[in-house]
Amino acid sequence: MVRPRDGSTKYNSTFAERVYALVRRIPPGRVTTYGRIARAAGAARSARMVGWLLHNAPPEIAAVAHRVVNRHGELTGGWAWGHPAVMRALLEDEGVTFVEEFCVDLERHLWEPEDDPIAMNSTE
DNA sequence: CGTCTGACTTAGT
DNA sequence: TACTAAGCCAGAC
Repeated sequence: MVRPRDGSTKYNSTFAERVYALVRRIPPGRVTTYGRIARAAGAARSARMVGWLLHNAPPEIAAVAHRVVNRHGELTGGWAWGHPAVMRALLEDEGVTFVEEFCVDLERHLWEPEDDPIAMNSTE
C-alpha cells in the first residue's frame, strides 16, 4: 500500500511495500541508511525513492522513520518532525549515540536489512 | 510534455 | 577529505 498523495496507488509496486516492511523491521536503538533499504528492496540506485516514500509515508511508518539516516548517519530527514532535534531526541531515547549534533554513530548502531545484528549480538 | 527538485548514493577530481 | 557531476524515479510546475 503506497497511496502517494490522494490514494492514486498508481505505482503500487512491491518496492514501496518492501521499503515500508524493512523500515518496520528496524529494531529500536538501531539505525539504517536509505541506500541499504533501497538495495534490500531491490533498487540499489533508488535511494532517493526511499526518502521520497518516507516523506510520503503513513503515520505507522513515520513513527519509526527516525531510524533511517543517510550514509553519513546525518539526520537529513529531521525536519520532517519540525526540527532535527526532535528526531535526535527520539533516537537518543532508544539508546542511539551521536558523533555530531545531528550525526548518529553508524559504527555502533547501523542495522543492515539483510541481516540481524541483534540476533547474534546481545551485549552492545 | 519538458524541466526542476528532492528525507540519497557513488564515483571522479 | 571536500566539492562536483551523474544516476535514480516520481511529483510539482
